[in-house]
Amino acid sequence: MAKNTPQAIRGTQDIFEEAEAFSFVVDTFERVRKLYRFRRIEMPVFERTEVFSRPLGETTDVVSKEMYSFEDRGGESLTLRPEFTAGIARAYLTNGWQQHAPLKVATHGPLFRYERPQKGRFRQFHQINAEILGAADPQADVELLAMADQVLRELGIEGVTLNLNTLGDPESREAWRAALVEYFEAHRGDLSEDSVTRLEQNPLRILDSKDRGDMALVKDAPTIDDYLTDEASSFFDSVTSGLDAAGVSWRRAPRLVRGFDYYRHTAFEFIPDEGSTAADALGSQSTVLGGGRYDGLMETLGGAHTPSVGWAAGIERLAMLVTASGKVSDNHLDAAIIPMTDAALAAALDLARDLRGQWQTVEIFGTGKIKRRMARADEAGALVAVLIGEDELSSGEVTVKDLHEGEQVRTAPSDVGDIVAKAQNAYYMRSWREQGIDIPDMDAWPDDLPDDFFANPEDRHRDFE
RNA sequence: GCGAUCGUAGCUCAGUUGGUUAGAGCGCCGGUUUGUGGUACCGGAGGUCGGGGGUUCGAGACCCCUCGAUCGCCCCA
Repeated sequence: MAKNTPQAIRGTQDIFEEAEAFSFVVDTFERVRKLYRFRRIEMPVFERTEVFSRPLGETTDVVSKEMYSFEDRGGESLTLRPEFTAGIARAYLTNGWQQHAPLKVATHGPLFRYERPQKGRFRQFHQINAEILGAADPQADVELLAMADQVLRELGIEGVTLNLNTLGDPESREAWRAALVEYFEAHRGDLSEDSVTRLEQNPLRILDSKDRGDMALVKDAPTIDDYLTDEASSFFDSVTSGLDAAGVSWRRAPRLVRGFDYYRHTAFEFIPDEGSTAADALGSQSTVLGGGRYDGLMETLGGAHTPSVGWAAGIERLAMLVTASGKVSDNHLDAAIIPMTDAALAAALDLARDLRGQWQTVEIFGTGKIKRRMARADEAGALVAVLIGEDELSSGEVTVKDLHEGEQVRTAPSDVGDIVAKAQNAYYMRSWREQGIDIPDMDAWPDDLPDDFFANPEDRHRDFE
């Protein structure tokens, strides 16, 4: 470690190797969110502390221990956002977004929690997020979940299923809570020390205790089904039948809960199946994507009753799974341009501009010995190397070498684009073959393509993606 | 906030019961090769051993403090 270099802040991460997977997650989310017409919103990274503290109420730990709060120069307490929902709710109220209700919004970015870093937990982390605001109808839950399901499928993540529960309306929830307290009170002596304090502070949380003894008790604890009102029950039925109709597979998770009072009805988490590759990568307890209905949130911020649902998913965690699935695009290099003398640099820059204009990836290797430049082109996985030296300059040509076949030709710079395109074809054919993908009959292609197919480089790029 | 383990070259690590100028592999730069990818061989650069203090004739190693990392617990919006 350099002695005079400042260190990064604890719990922050500099993402390098994983960044391509990270970007793939965000791009996929953006693409899918448009299919469902969720509107993109951008939110401030910090808010008045009360925006986040008021919805949480009296819970001491989260507010006092887990929030990244500080005073600004005016003495105002500010907090780096620990989640998206509260800030979005504040914006909904302060900007009069009620006029757009029901409003479907999506966003992503960094969040901050003052936590001890450990596996999969950082002080700055990143989430993708989707909300439907001002929608009391169970159809909103279904659409939101269908979108979440599609995001995961488009990411190529397998072995993760939707775990679903309902917390009912306030009446149902309160009755269930009372029954749980009564049940655990009767077994107080068998509860772990932590769960005894949970019994006082947040009894629902006993249901996801990690203590073995607690888990045994939890197995026989009352479930909410016996306490659901007719309204709450039919709401949940609508959600589940809607999911079935939408082709979203799910599993009932009667002990899945949310601790805070503003949650109502639907609560859900996408969790890796036991023994799946996703579970191996993250551990079977790790939630990949979670959310629920928070009908009671807006009131805590001084707004009118505004039923809403939302979910969030950790980008780092998804990126880990995506890396395992091998679906991330490799961003290979099409052409490495190698000017062999300083005089050739201008020609190299000119050709690079031309090729990049045709959506071909290009890098110029113009430093070090020629041998070294070639080696770098090879390491970068370039499909072709384009050599420009004194001979080429005097004849107005360039030398193009296919780095897989080893053959090279002298040609006019204007022909390089087509040569690279052919090399791209060969490249994709090779990679499909390696992946065991059925290769269509290439000979049939040129006749079927419109004459001007290659005239629009954007089309070509899209077709080969 | 509590607990455990760990910090040696850019990276992965070795370094004996405390003992002379702290090593290896990979990577980087150069040479054998004046305009061509690989391999091999040869050479080079690169460390106040996370930081501070202490014990000792002598500390990378032992003790204390501190910073950081990893993994748990609490918490999880």
